[in-house]
Amino acid sequence: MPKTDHNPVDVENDGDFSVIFAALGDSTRLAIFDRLSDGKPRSISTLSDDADMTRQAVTKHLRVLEAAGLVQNHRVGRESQYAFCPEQLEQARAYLDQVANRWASALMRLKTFVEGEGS
Amino acid sequence: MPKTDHNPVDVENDGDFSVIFAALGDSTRLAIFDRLSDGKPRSISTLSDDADMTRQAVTKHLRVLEAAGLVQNHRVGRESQYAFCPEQLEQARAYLDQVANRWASALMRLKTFVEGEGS
DNA sequence: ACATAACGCAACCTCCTGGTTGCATTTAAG
DNA sequence: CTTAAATGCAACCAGGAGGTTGCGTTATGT
Repeated sequence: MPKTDHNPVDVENDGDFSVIFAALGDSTRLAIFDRLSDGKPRSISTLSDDADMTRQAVTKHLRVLEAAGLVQNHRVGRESQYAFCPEQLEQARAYLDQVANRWASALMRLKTFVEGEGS
Repeated sequence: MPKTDHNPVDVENDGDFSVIFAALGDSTRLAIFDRLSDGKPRSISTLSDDADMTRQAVTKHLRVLEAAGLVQNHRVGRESQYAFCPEQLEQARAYLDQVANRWASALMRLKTFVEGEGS
């Protein structure tokens, strides 16, 4: 019986950071992700209570977050609990740091160049 | 003039980080942003040369990046130069740091709680 | 002056996304 | 056992995103 679930480990995010950002690039999903960052896993129904949309819509958003590796799901009893997953967040942070550092270095080079010209 | 609707300098991103992430959530746009992080402004045509799409498509992507405040545009002669703009990047980094810190704190609390229970 | 490079605008197209509804299934509760 | 809760699945829909083409306009260069 290979069809238990759709594979939970389909996180093939090798350097494709746009997938992570795209997952966070929706206010509903960002709110969910933000909410889960307190570490407490929550069921779909719980997450749907405050959202002004259908449970199915929330489910779809959770699937997107899960596919991006930002969130983990595990079924307990009749409810499926979604929990914060920090790995991809770290990836995104590291990438943004890298870009910021590249920009800072460029600024430094430009600054020293201008100073050299002005002497 | 209350019409700041699609103003070019529409960086009214007050806490709405999803706009920034959405702008970065496309591989083409992320590539452009990444490329501009070396500080050198580039014209639309220059940016379109390597992209396997039309200049108009690149233009649209640049407008999205500009609307998110990730990039700045200023016309020089007949070409419009797009340049890296670090402010919103810093906002995004700060937000991800905040989420990561919230998660870290939650882990800490959980750890001390479990240790307290185990004694 | 004239050709051309760089760009803007607008119309158009396709496909994916965000969202809904209806119904079936599994699990907990009384 | 029967009922209600929590979820899954599939079909469906409107709108927006990504992309193209055509044409007009403004600078540049020779």
